[in-house]
Amino acid sequence: MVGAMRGFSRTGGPSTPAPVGLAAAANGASTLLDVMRGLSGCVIETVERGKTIFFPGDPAERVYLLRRGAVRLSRVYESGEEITVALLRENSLFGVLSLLTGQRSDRFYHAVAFTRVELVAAPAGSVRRAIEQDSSVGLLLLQGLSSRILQTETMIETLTHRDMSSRLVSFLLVLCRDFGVPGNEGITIDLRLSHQAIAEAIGSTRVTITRLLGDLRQAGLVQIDRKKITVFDPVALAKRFS
Amino acid sequence: MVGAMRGFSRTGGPSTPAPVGLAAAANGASTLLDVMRGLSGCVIETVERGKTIFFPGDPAERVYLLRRGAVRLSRVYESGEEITVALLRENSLFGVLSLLTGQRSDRFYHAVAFTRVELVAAPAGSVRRAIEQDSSVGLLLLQGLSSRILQTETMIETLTHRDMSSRLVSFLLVLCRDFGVPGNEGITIDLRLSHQAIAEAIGSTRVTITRLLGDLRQAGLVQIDRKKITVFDPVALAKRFS
DNA sequence: GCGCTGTGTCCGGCTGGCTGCTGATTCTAG
DNA sequence: CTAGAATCAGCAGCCAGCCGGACACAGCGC
Repeated sequence: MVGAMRGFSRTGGPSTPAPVGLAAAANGASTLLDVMRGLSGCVIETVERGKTIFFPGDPAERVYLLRRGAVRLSRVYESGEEITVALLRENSLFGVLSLLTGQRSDRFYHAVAFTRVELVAAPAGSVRRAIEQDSSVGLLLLQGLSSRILQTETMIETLTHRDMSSRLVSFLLVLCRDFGVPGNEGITIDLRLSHQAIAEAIGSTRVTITRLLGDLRQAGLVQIDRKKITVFDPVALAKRFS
Repeated sequence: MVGAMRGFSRTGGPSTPAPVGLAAAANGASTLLDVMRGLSGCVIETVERGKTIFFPGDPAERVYLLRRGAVRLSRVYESGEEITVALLRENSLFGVLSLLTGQRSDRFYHAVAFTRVELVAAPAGSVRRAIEQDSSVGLLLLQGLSSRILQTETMIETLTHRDMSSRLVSFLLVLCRDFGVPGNEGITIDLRLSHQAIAEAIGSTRVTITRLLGDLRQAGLVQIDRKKITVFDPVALAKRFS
C-alpha cells in the first residue's frame, strides 16, 4: 500500500532556496504560508481531486499546510466503510501527528484531496528547528492549530445533535463558514458534495441525506445546482433546528 | 452572568516570581507545566467539582493548562439543553481561543470542573511574549495542542458511529485511554459519570444509556460501582462494535 | 455506445427518542 | 447525624425516524 500512486506533481523545493527558516522571521507580520515556504526541505505540491495525500500506515514525517482547495481526512475500517473526520479548508494545518513524540509514528488517517489542492509540506524536524531559531514561527503555528481545534469542536457540536435533520442543517452551516462564497442570492458552498460524502461526514446514510436535502429544497431554504449547494439564508436555515 | 461565583481558590502567582518566561527555558527537556508556571501573570487555581471555570460570554484572555483532574467543555443552548464538546484529561491545554486574533473575543463554551481540579492559567499576552523570548516554549505548546487535536478527532470518530451501542462502546474506550487506571480486574475509568453525563457527551438520552450500559453489564463486559465504570477487557469490548 | 456514479423513491422493520413513574443514592443544610 | 431535597437509575409503552435493501433513471466520462 505504501508508495502506491500518489498523483503528486512536485514543483521543487522552496521557490527561493531560503536559509533555514530565517527568511520569514524578519518581519513579524508574516503569514503561516510564508513561514512554511521558507522551511528547509519544504515542498510545494499539487494534488488532483480524489488523489491520496497520505495513506494510513504511512510514516508521519511531514507537516502540511493546505494552501488552496479542500482536503478530506478520513478513517477507513476493515468493513470497507469510511467516515470523514475532518474537511479541511484553506490555510489549515494538518499532519501534525509528526510533531509529537520524537519517536517515529505512522498515520492512521487517510488524507485525500477533495478538490484540486495546493499544499506546502515540510519535514517535522525542519519545523522544529525553525521554531527554535525563530520564535515567531511557533506563534503562527500555534494560531493555526488553535483554529483547527475550534473547527473540530464545532464539528463535534454538529454531531451530537440527535435528529438527522438538525445534524444536516448544522453541517451545512459549518460548510458555509468554511467553504462558503457569498453570491447575490445566498451563500454557495464551493465544494462538489455527493450525498454519500455528506452522509460519511455526519454519520448517516445516503438515502437519508437525499430525503432531508429534498425537504430543505422544497422548503425553499437551499438550492442545489450540479452538486453545489446554495444556502439562501443561513439565519432562516438555523431556525430549522428541531 | 460574568463575575458570578466561580468557586476558585487562588494560590497566588507562580511559586517563584520567575523572570518573564525564561526560567523554563534553560533546559530543553522541561515540561509544559514548567513552562506555564514560569509565565508572568500566571495563576495556579483549584476548582471544586461542579464549579465553573469560565462562562460563555466571558472575555477570553487566559490560556489554561489542566494539571490535575478533568474539565468538561460544553455548549449551552437556549432550550436549556447542554452538550459536551470535550472531556479534558490531565495535561490538556484549553482556552486557546485567546491565542488567536489579537482582537478581543469571548468564550462560547462553558468550562466546568468535572472533578476537583488544579489548573495553571496564564494571560494570552504573556504566553505570546514567552514564545517570542524562548523558542522551546512554542514547541511544547504546539505538542500540547497537537495531542488535543488527536483527542478531539478520536471523539469525532466515536460520534459518527450510527448505532448507539457502538457509540457508547467507542466512548468507553476513549475514556479508558484518557482516564483509565489499570486495576487487577480491568481498567477503571476514574470519573464519576452519570448516565446523563454520558448521554450529553455522545448525543443520546439518559434512558438509552441506562439500557445499553445494562446490556454491557449483563454481558459481563463492564462493572459499575458507585458511578465508576470498570472495563474488564477493552479488547473484548471493542469486539462489540456493530 | 456503454458503464459508472450519483439521485430519487418505496417499503418493512427496528432502533432509539420521548413520557411517565418508582425506588435508590447522593448532597446539603439544619 | 439526620431529614429532606435533589439527582440518578431502572423499567415500560408508544411511536417516529432512520436504516437497509432494492430498483429505476439521469448525467457524465470514457
